[in-house]
Amino acid sequence: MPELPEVETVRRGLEPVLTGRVIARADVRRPDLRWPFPPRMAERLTGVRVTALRRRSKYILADLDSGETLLLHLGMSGRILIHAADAGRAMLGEYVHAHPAPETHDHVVLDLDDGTRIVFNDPRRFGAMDLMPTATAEQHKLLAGLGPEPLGNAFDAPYLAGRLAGRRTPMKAALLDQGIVAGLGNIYVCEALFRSGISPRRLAGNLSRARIDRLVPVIRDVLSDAIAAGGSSLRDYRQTDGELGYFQHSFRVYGREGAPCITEGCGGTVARIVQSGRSSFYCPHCQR
DNA sequence: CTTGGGTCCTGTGCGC
DNA sequence: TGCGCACAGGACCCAA
Repeated sequence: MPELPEVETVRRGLEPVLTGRVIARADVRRPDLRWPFPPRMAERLTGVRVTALRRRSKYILADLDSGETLLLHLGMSGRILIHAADAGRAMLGEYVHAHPAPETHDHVVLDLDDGTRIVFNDPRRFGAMDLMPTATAEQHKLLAGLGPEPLGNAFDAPYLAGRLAGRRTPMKAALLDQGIVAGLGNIYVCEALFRSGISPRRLAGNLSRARIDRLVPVIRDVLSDAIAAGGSSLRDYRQTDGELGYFQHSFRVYGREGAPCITEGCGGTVARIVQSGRSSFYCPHCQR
């Protein structure tokens, strides 16, 4: 799935297109994704103006002038594509926008008042959409238990040390736990642990304070680097404009099983192990 | 409380 | 060419 950097890239792509626009038409083409859509979702989206686009963890939040906020999660395979209005036809004054017909996994299609079309496509349907009052958005069931944003001020070494203390779970699982820190996924946990020389198997409660001090800025750096690169393009993830992100070329361990460790003078080989059902890539020689 | 495992769903790439 | 299996960026829910 898109992890935090990919979701932030999508948010940045949507922001200039959606902010200030009115949703002229909402085509909700199935009753659910991972969960049922909220009642009357199409009606509640129609005729409302988008006032802001925010991100919390891997969720995109679109504030609406109806007093509600649209919550959007891309799951593992969710994509959002933006189709610009057909300029040629608009010039003729017809305001007929020749968008291509929806494809197989186009589940929700939003047509904006300027003719732009926003398409939510998600083959695996692990994604989600919901509507809630803007005033209580943070109390939404999916958001209430989230830990701090890794790029925010609340995520620091004392906080992380407190959350890891006494934990018998491997570091891999601890950093994937959205209640400890929100937004990391399989790729960026692997990359952050490699950059900080920590084994994904290291028990969270056994990590020294000095190493926690080092880990926190490394997490920030990995995510910042990835956002700057427009996220990672794997399989079907693309930016909203169809462009590919290119951070996947900067992976140091993810997907490199059997390849030599890139650490100067290490000489180790990248290994893949399975932890809580997910692949962990790491160098057993320089990650301890 | 924490922790591990199963589950949802479709698509792709590999070995045979 | 076809078939079955492993694997894929997430996260909820439940049992122990």
